[in-house]
Amino acid sequence: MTHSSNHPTKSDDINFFEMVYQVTRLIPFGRVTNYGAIAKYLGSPQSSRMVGWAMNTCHAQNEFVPAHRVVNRNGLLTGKMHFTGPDVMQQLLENEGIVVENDQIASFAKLFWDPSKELSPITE
DNA sequence: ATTCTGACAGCAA
DNA sequence: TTTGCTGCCAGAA
Repeated sequence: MTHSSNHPTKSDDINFFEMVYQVTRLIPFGRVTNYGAIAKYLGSPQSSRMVGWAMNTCHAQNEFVPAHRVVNRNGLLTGKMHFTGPDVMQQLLENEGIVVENDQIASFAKLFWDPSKELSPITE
């Protein structure tokens, strides 16, 4: 158990991705968070890239995952190219009253929603 | 099996 | 301020 996993079961992986989806679904309407914040909340502060991977396949989920509410640490819409269209992510955000300028969320600090502060310490 | 590439983030120059 | 390197680790080639 010293290595990343002696028996890397798929359930473990699915569990991590699943937890990412669950946290993402808890982001309030009109609010946003970033990849690192989700990773940190899940106990893997240096696995922000994995959160991105999870978002990459979130479309396969039965339950809707508001991936548009997840941006990078600077409030930049770094994942916009992975939506059905180049401006879909921005549209979805604007539909929630969020202002986007040059692929960046306006008043990001104010709209930022930190799961580590808003949620109880890992209740999955 | 091995290498490469990310929807990231932190830090050193 | 900007660029580059590194850690992270799951998939694709």
